[in-house]
Amino acid sequence: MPIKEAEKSYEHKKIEKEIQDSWVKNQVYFKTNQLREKGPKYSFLDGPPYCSGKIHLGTAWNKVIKDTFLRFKSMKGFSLRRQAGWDTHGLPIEHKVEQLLDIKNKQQIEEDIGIANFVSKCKEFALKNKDAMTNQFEDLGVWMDWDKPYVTFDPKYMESSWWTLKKAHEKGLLLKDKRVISWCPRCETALAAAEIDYEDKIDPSIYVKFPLSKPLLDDVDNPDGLSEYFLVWTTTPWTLPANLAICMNPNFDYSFVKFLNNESNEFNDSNSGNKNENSNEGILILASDLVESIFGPEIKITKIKKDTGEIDENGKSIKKIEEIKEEVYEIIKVVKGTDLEGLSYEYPLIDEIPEQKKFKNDKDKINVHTVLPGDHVELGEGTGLVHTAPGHGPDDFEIGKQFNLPIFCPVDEEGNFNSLGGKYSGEFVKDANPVIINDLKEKGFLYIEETIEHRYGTCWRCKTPIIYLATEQWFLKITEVKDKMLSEIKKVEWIPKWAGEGRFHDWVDNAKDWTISRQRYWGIPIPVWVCEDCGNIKVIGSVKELKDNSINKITADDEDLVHRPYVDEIIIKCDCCNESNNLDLNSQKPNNTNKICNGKMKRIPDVLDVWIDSGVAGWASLYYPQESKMFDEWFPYDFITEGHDQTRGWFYSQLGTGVIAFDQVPYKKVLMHGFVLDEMGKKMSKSLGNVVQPEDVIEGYGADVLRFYLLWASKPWDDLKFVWDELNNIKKMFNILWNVYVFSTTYMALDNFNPEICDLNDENSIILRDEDKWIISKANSLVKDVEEDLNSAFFHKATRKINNFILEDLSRWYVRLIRGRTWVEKDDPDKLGAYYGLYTSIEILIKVLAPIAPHISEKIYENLIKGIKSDSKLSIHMENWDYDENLIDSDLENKMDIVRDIIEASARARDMAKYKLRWPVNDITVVSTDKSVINAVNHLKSVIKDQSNTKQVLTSEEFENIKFIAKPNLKTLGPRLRQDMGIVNKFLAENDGNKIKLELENNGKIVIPISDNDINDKEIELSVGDVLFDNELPDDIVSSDFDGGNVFVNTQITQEILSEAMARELIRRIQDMRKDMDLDVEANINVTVDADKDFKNTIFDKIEFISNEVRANNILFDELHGDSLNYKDNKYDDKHIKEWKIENENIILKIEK
RNA sequence: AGGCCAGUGGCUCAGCUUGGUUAGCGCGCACGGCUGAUAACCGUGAGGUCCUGGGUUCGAAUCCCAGCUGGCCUACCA
Repeated sequence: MPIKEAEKSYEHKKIEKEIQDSWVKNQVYFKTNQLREKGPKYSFLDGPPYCSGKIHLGTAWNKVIKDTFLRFKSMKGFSLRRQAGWDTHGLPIEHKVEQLLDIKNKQQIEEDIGIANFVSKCKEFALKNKDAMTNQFEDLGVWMDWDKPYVTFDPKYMESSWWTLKKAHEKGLLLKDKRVISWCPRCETALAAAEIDYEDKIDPSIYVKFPLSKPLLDDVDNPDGLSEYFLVWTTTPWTLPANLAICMNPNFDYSFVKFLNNESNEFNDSNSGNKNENSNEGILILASDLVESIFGPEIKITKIKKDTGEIDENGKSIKKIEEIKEEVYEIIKVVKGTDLEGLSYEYPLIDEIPEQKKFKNDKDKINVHTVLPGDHVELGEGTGLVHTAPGHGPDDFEIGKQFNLPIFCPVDEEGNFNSLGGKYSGEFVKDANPVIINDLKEKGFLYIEETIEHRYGTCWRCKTPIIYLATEQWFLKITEVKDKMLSEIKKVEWIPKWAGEGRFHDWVDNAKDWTISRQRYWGIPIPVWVCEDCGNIKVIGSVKELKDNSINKITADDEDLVHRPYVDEIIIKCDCCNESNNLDLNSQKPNNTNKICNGKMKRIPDVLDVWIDSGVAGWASLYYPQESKMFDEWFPYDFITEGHDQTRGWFYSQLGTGVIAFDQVPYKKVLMHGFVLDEMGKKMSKSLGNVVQPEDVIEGYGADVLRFYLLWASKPWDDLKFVWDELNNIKKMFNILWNVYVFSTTYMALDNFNPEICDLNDENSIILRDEDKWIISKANSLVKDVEEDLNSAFFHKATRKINNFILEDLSRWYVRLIRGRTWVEKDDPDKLGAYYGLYTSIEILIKVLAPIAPHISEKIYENLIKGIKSDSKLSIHMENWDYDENLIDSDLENKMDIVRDIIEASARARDMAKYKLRWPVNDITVVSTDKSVINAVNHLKSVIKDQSNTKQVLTSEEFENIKFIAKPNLKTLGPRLRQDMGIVNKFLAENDGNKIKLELENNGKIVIPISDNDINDKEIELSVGDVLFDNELPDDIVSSDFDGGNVFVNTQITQEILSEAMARELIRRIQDMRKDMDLDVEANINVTVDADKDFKNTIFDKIEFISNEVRANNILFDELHGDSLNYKDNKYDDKHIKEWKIENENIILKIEK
């Protein structure tokens, strides 16, 4: 099939649809993979997007990076694994389904809807979303295994995560423990650190007075016997019912503060709040460094305007300002933190919380209601005395364990006080805040009440503020494998480097044990069965193992069986004593007998944190260990890439589970990419309403433009500001590429061009000019450079280079250089050379572009290459990525750069002289002392001649025709010569500047004799710096400089030049009319010219040239003047006959087909 | 509070790894040109304290330190 003439305009929608359809129809993706099957393996793992239902620009960017990189690797000959993945479990979908079914809490799920029903709805929802998102990714032209992705609810996938947990158990890294964890009271489940979002919230901020049980001050310090209080700050009053201690930092100083004057004792203005009336009675103890920030300066200065009794000239009384200094409070005593250790206090809510009385009287719990040391106490906020409730804070919990405090947590899973909550039983914790505050106030223990705006953790899905609760949860002991994790990070190649060395390292370094249990439904059930009798536990590692161990008859199919509620029903017989490796270190009832207990084992009801789901993707997607062939081939992965939010997410979860399961990190190279922000640099979010949908961009600009833009707009690891306007630039670039393609096919189709009929060794067949060799060299250089960039994931550099090649090298330069050659009719070897250069460079270009813009490159390939070249492939994406080092001629590339500069300089010079480019000039002279410039000019002289429209190109080290005019440098001479300046002025003006310059250059000075009759003869000596030179060119010479020299253009008009100029003026107008008449490029015409005799004579010997250029059969000169109007009215419209003005000449042209 | 990243004409961004031309591209703006790639294209021009302040150096947009602003992440915000 020959090359067809391309459609005139670039219609992205039509093209992309057509190409995507043809990929499907011809199974191009499958065949491309098949083609590379034997190649070296390059393994990639897709970070599974969550099945939220819609992709956003960030997910689009993520997949575009992956797709581009993988298409490139495929063209490089690698055999790839590019399975798509889907994260399907977890709370976000449960929430959506809850909304759909109008469910408010867990009770409704379990009792009204039923777990089975709920779970199946979740699955249905996930599937629906997955399909919708798949379509969106396909619209972007992303090539992945969409028809066989890994899906986290697939039983074969899930059992890999079971196996991983079993592995953790075997290594002693799985444990159940009572700890304080983040809890969402709405979802009624534990949350991992990665599931907490931080938002600004307003909360109460109260200072509470805890009275000392025994006074510390003696009569001297405290003669009035005022009560002493520890001043404690909290923003969570609801945790006060669980208060069991106060923590201080042993390294701090603590002050005893006594207020001197009740009236003036006001809170620091910036902190002013609602002060309790009783608040100042007594002595407050707090960290010394915080006294001033809370109470303000010790001495208060009040300025008062006082009447002096005198009256000023306006009759107004004169006032003066008086300062009243008042001592507000007094620091009676300062002690070390350690001095406070062990002091006991009276718990303020002792009457409200009966349980607290029991703790107080418990002889084993001697530390209850005392001051304890804690390094976590800081001076940033608060009072340096920290309210400690071991049931409600991770730090408090640690202190509680260390000092044997009860882990008291009177709050249930819904966030309500339970029966142990005494007076507050049944109350939701946040609602109890004002009640508790009021109780404190009434009892005189509230010092101050105000509010504070601070960042507070919320549930990542429902945004409910989290609370800390002490609950029994399952953990992976990350703290035990942390060192290994840290050393594994170092083995990974991170792009950028700081992603691994800084950010990720720090996150892992601070990691705590991983809470993996969730009290929910739609997730991977934790495969732990516990014996009801002996407490022994068993971790099931596969479906088969489950079936083998089950004493139930199993009717559910695997998909249902592995999910709740079906798996909950499976009962396993306890065989604790047969398998010693199943001994549970955490078991409440250690099993030390030898008999088999035969008890019933039931599954714990929890499901897994979804981060485990995706964390195990590396082997679960390969169905390891149930299958091992793929695993052996592909694991670990050569490359993954995700956004920087995945530092705490997927990068971490894979590392953790990888180290637990295999003692290694499952990936070798990571590109951490940025986020897509809006035009203002703000994160896109639904609440801000600034979200841009990828489909809208595709609609307006096309997938290729979007892809190119995303890779071009910023460095991959920086955040990307999405600016609509910038898409236009990319669109323009694609348009220009398309125009070049259209231009090429117009002529190639006309001439039935085929590059394979050209014999490059036969000059009768084809002649490659320097510019042809140049563009081919440039194209090969492009491949080489872009390859380097893509290998390093420098997509922004790759796209810039491609952009530059298309616009600068190909469109603005090469096409311009060859344009004249394409207009030749016969089978000219020189024309074929231009075709060849154009064809080859486009062929190379679209291959480079293919991974980034797979549609347009395929479209061009289909017409230009496929079926034309004998070694062409079914698709451009099956082509090999390569370049020919032998065709790269960097010397030629450099020369062309110089020549291009020169041509642009000459165009500039003509422009300044208003001398049209269309008019030829006799000569231009390139002046330079740089040999490489002269070489370049000599080498590419024909290019300059052609583009500068000149008869000759001369070179010189100096321009002979230049006339220099010498001027005095007033700056240096003025002060020196004073009245003698006139003499110098005169001398320089009267003498030949060129001679002066020469003399200065040769001798370094000139001497001006002064003949003065009165005084002795003297001389004035001028050195190089004293004389400045202006250039003066002859009238018809114009010049402009370029990097490396000057260009002088001779604009003298000779008869020959005029003749040619006029011919070209005529040609331009005839062409204009051809176009206006919408004539075919090939159509021949008859031209009649009406002009006066002079004009006719001027162009007479150019008739043949003109005819050639405009495809005229003949050109007649005729008198049309008299009846031109008749022509217009009768036979011809104004397209066929037109009056023109060329210079001062009126000319009428008639064109006939 | 800590960590990381960024700050370059009106706007989006390169350049920084490896210090060395007159700091560059594109958009926009102004002026001009071209007219068989043409709902395009080309040229010229104006426009910059390279966030601020120190330091290293012969020389800093680039390296170091401190600060400011913005973004993200993290935290035991009691």
